[in-house]
Amino acid sequence: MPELPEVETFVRGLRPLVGATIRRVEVLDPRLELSGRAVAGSVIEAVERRGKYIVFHLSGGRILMFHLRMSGRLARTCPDNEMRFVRLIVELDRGEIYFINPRRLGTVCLSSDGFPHRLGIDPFDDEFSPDCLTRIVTASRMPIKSILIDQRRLAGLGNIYAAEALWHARIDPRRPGAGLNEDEVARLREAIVDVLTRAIEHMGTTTGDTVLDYRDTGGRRGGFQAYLAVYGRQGEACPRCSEAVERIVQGGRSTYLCSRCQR
DNA sequence: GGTCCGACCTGGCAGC
DNA sequence: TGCTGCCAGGTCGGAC
Repeated sequence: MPELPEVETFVRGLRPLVGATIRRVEVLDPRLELSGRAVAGSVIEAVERRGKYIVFHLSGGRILMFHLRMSGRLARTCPDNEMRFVRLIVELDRGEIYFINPRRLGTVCLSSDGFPHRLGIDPFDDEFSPDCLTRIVTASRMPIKSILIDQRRLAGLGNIYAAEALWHARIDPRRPGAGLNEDEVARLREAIVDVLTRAIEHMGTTTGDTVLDYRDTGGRRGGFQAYLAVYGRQGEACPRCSEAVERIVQGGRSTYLCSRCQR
């Protein structure tokens, strides 16, 4: 499930392609709203991450944006058993980029008018201070976990890292954001940055071993799953207090927590 | 305006 | 072995 660390890992794997020319784009899924001819001949001038978007800056001032959603990924090579999930191939003057999108939830779009989505602050932005997070979380009575994964408020967090950050900050994901005090918000900010930083260092989280699970642009698994405290560990002992990790459902999504040490 | 919830999508997997 | 139904979750749009 690509969240900020996985998307950042993709971007780092794609940066060597800066300067490459797009020779041809083969759109294999008609549901993707992209004309291959519109980008052929463009030069990749930069690759960056915006929240969970992978953004290619092309010559002519245009940007090509991918959102991987749940199971999408960009790869420099594609194994034979995954070719049936390739929805788009970008042929460059040095190599290819495969858009592997098994559930067809991932999207791609081209813009001539800059980045078109309204995103909240990035946790690695210099302005992401304790005060900044306080303004975000105390403005809503929604459960704090729902606030953290709302991309209009905070860009980049998803189900895995929101659960992990809340565990590290010892905060119950069901509490209303507006009910958090100054110390708790400061702890939460520190936990968010720390969890994301470590996950990037480990090239993201790969929870399973199927075509749906995350791999980087070279097909390698992430390594942060070994450091998850609660996500996907229902029934296992909390690493801090040994209480069994619980799974609850919030907004139709699984949330994992330790009810004893998250208050 | 804020909040909640269903739909989208489809491979994997458990249960029968 | 094959079928059925549930689960996964980021985003969007509609309802309240």
